[in-house]
Amino acid sequence: MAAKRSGAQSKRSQRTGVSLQSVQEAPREPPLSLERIVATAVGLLDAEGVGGLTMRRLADRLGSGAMSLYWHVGNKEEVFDLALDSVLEYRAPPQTVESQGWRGEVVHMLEDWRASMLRHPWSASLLPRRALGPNILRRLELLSKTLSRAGVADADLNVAIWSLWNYVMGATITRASFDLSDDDRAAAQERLTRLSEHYPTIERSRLLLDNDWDGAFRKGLDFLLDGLAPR
Amino acid sequence: MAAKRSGAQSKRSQRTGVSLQSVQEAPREPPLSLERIVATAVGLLDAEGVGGLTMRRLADRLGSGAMSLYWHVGNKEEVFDLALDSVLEYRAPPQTVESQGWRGEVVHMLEDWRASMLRHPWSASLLPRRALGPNILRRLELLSKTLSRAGVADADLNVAIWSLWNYVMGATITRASFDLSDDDRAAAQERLTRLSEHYPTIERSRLLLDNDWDGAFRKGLDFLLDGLAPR
DNA sequence: ACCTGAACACCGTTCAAGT
DNA sequence: ACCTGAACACCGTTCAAGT
Repeated sequence: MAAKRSGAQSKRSQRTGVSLQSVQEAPREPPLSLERIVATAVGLLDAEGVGGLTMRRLADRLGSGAMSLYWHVGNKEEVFDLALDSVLEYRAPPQTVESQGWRGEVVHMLEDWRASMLRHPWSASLLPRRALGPNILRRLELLSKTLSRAGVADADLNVAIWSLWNYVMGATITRASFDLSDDDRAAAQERLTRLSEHYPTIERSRLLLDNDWDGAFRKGLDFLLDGLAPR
Repeated sequence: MAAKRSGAQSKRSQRTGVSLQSVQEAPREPPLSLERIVATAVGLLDAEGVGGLTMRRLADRLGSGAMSLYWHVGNKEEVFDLALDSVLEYRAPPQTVESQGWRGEVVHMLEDWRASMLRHPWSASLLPRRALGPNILRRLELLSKTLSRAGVADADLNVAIWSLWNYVMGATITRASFDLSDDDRAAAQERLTRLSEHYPTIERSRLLLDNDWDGAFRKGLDFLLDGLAPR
């Protein structure tokens, strides 16, 4: 039933036949595959957020019955895991970056990580609660290797990585959720102004409206790296 | 129907009458109230996690029909908001802390914040996606005031606060989710060992097993504060 | 090997109704 | 003012069955 009325495509095909339809939509749904499922899940998550991903709606977008998904995938959790990891693939930076020294490399890696997550605002808050997929492990390995080569002692390595991880995750999760609700944020600052006897300091600094997320991210990251840098 | 079979209490009351029952359980369900709803929601969240909070189950625990909740509360979202803020009440520290100077105060405030969230592991990952309730605003105001008094320039205040916020949130969310899945984590490190050609560095440092979360948190925080401290 | 619909045990919430 | 059950439009997933 869900499959039968799956979107504009089936309606259209009854009226216009195959040739016109093939311009507007895939001429026939290609067979289900893990790649197609994951890619469509990412699209659905981008469009509707975490709450919008439903096995039934996902199947709908794929032009299949809801239960067909379960042949390719164990359950909904797995869809999340795969969508998340697929979004975090790391493409090696151009050579120019590598010649900047370890600190430039680390900054590049972490800014790229953050940017990848911000391109898919659902991903950041999902990441800490899911298994670490191969793309995430690859990023951690690369970060670890770079720090190690730069001279961070083995005993300090885990502290360094977790500090950076924590900071990047916190920054990205916060930014992604604040982004989703600009209006709410403005309304909240409004409310602050009305309650300014209670919260004079953050009202004065307009904390909730400050918009230089990228600059703030970079500054805090620099402070961390100052501390973590091998003497 | 849900209300009728709400837990041990109703079974028991049929057999033992009022007097014994009043020792074991509330003699009669007190009337619904926002306080009781929020407190019960926190208990349910502590016991079952975010996914375990259901309007129907919450009503069950309260001995009421599911729909009764909607007289006190607009919707489920509001239950989350209220439960979250209720868990983040800040009790002022003893005098001894205040005499430590601004840095000791800030560390105390942030460690208390983190500890409050870790006592309710569902809270940290929820916080960034919800409205900022009065208890959260109070903590931000206090932090802001302390930094300002310590000499942080107004222009640097927001960067300082967001850096600390990001770090604390990231650290707490990560710690809370890793805590929930010790077995998974061990299994993941197992897997790393099997794949050690791909991830030699993080395999060697046993990144996923490192357990000194508190120490690592403190160190990263110190680095941030070094950078943020007014010269 | 791959896909399907019916069915089950759940959800949040609207509504009209009870006291 | 406060609480209720029936009902609606959803969920994820099992299962037995189709090709």
